[in-house]
Amino acid sequence: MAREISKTYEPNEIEKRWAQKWVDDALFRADASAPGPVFSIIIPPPNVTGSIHIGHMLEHTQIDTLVRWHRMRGHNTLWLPGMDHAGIATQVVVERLLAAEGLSRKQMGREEFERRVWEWKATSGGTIKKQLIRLGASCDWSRERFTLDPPLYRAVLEAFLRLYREGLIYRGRYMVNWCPRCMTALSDLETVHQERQGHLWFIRYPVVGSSDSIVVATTRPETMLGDTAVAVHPEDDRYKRFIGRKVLLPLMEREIPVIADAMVDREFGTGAVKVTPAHDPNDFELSKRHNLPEVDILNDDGTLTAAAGTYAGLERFAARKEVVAALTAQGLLEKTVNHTHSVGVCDRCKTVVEPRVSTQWFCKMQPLAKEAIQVVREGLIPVVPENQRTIYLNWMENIRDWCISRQLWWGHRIPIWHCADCKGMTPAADSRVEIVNGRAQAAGVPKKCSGCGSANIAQDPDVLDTWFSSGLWPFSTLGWPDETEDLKKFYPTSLLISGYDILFFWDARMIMMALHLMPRDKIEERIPFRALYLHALVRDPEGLKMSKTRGNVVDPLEIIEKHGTDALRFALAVMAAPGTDIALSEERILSYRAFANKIWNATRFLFLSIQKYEEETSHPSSSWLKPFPHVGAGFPVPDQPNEMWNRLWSGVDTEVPDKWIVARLMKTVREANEALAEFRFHEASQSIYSFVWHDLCDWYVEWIKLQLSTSIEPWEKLAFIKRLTHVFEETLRLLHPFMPFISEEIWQQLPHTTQSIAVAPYPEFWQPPIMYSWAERQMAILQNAVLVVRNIRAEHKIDPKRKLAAQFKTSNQEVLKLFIDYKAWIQNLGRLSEFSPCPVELQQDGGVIRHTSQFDLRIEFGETVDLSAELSKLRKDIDYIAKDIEDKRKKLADQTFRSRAPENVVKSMESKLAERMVEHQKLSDRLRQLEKSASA
RNA sequence: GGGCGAUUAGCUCAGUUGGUUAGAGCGCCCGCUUCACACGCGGGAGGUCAAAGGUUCAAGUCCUUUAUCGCCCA
Repeated sequence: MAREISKTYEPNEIEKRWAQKWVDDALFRADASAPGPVFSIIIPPPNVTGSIHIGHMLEHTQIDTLVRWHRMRGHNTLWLPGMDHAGIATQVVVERLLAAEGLSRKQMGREEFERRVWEWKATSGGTIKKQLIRLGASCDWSRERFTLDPPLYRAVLEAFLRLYREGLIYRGRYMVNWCPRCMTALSDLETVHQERQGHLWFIRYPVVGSSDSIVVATTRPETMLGDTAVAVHPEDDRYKRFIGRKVLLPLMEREIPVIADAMVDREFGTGAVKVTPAHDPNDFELSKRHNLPEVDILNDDGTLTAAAGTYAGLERFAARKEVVAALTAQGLLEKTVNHTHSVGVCDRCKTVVEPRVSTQWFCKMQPLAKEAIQVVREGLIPVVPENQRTIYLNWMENIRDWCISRQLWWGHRIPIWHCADCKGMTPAADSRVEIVNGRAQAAGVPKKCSGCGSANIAQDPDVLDTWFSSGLWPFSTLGWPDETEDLKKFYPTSLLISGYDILFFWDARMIMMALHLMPRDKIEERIPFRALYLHALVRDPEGLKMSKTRGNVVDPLEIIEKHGTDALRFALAVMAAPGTDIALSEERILSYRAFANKIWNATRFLFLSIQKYEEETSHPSSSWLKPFPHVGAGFPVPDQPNEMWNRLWSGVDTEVPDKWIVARLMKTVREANEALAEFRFHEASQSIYSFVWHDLCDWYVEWIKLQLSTSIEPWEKLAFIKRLTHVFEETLRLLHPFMPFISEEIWQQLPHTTQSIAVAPYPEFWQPPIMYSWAERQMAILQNAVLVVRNIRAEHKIDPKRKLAAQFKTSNQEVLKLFIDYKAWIQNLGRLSEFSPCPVELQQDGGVIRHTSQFDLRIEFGETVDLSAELSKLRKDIDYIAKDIEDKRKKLADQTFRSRAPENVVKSMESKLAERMVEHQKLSDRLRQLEKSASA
């Protein structure tokens, strides 16, 4: 078997090749008829507005890591991909494109406009799919869905009609947030509040029939044109005498009443407020209580209506200037002060929204919230990290009705027909969908008004909030309202991974919709997902939010081109501690590219060794390098390694480092599996990182190197090569969910049985026999000896090329045996010419001595050492140990500690103290000895 | 105003149920072209865990207060 591996790691070509091959081989297709445990997850559908950003990258990395992990563990795994039509966002993008051509949607008409949006969708949707494939996202592309696909359109109609018939969806004239740029109503969630520096204008309203006046304060002076009252607090002595009288509204010359309402905040401004029922939520409430008229002064586009008198047609902010100027001219502007206040802006385009009374469709939320609270409170849907659970419950308990209609052309059109004669509403007959001009629309079109029978009916022009269809995504994608095989098999989905920023927008609404709409008896079968994991947000290296205006946006595709998907994925995984945002820097990504490079080069060593052996023996590796038994899951009986494993790892020639690496690998396997089960990506990845680099490469490969160079018999070498190959194979499978590409690339060149590493079994923990734990302790002693030698060499700046002799002394028989058995290895790693036991006390002269609790070690210099440096180091160590001994003694002398602390804590402290005292004794003896020779 | 959180090494962050000498990556210092890897090897320095108080035999970890900084909702 020829193994080609280039000298340096170049991820680009490897990754592109495998990404495509995985798709071509349809490796990730789920089978609804397959038996066994199921793991299913839906993608949080990316918007068709653009391309994948770093937030998607994090999300898809985490999903893909879990999906690959479950798939490798033999679960029937489905990751269902798809995209979201993103109503406002997409319409904004396409309108911008049209504007560049000098066109507007109004000019071209609804049908033509929709055609253009579909064109756009085809291009950008294709880009996103390509990018997802490039990321290695192991989705089942045969089940790809789009929110405007006919089956999903039908699900939206079904959901709407059911909620409408149940009275949970209603239409009415209420205060909504209006974006004058997007020219649509928004939900509360789509309106974000920003602190802004503004002004507070104090305006004088003359009291009719007197020389008195009332001064009101406002942040939006132009709204005075729509005032229909002035309100004061009933207990406010400053204004009591005006209640029931009238004031003359300046500029409009309209007489409006002074009313009393306890809602008025006496502390704000002057304590008297203007009342604009059509343009302020509080005033709207007030007007209902006092039967005040509404004067609507705003058009859809933010210009003023005819009701604004001479200001009609002006844009709202221009009108503000004019109004202020006119009031100033008339001497009615009392004063202007700077005022910081919270301004609602459109989440999408950041235009200041206007509160406005408007006829819209709403969804009643409280009845739906009831069970949505229950499933989270009772833990049917565990929320990770847990603090988000509180945030969810807090929001859900204070939920308000949801404005679901949008004055857009891109989306699911509301299936209600309005009668021009009786104003009655007739819903579509049913949720059937027909395809007209390649696009889905309601098929159950009513012929006449259900109220008066008139044929003069027309469909509601509005479309639904995009999140309405997103709320159905976990079941609409699986075929609901039909009881399909997919729905039966894969619903409820196993898990939802989303950003915490869309907890209310999406996650909460899916829970509400699913609980209400899914036709299952048990509540635990109706939930949309069995767990909710909220990932963090990716920020720039300074921890700032990435935004185009700030110019600190990281393009994941650019990083991938430079450093590879694997490096980026690993960086994101390592940094993804639940609940903490990620400050991503290129530096950080580089260090995981270095990790990939390390794996690559360790592999080179393995491949070169195999090749060398083939050349020496003229035996092609295909004849002796066969697939290995899988540790753990692969064993026929869980704790019974099979024959082949026994030959490899339990034979007489199995040495301490061999057993040790198996024990270390198994610990890592356990840590990775346990961490992944609880979404602790950072722990799993760090654990693997540390094993690969600091156990496998730093020590085990070095051990094998020595064995290969000193073994004489080919069969000896063969055993070591096989062992190393086995560890690599197991490690690559362990790594695969985190670094899918490099692991596949290398694994394919090792003996294997499955078509791809992606469908090979994931390593499972298996408790090695007790000798392996002993090997861990023994290895620690050997490593310590090497570390002591290296430390002395470095501290005394000894030329690395220079070989030195060393002696050791120990009273511990196990240590003595180990040092004799592994003499060659310690010499090799410590660059020693000799490492031998010394029967008498180690000689200070001409060398340096170090003490540990298990052995003393001396390195021969043959020349004078820097005594003062040695002395100060010794004193420092002694001080430290003395303090530790004192602490422990005090502790152990404390009777309350002895009686209340668990036995094992007391015991371990006692043995540690004993060890410390030995060390202290040795160091003190040596200090005296050194001081003597220093003064001599 | 209501809610959630953060404060640990120069930087970015880990630290599960309280229990040996609090860890990692990067950065820093010293030495190395050692036959897989300079995207590397070897060694090292660096922390009164924001402050105060409390619970406990024992606190980075639990409780209270304070300070500073975030985020969400209204």
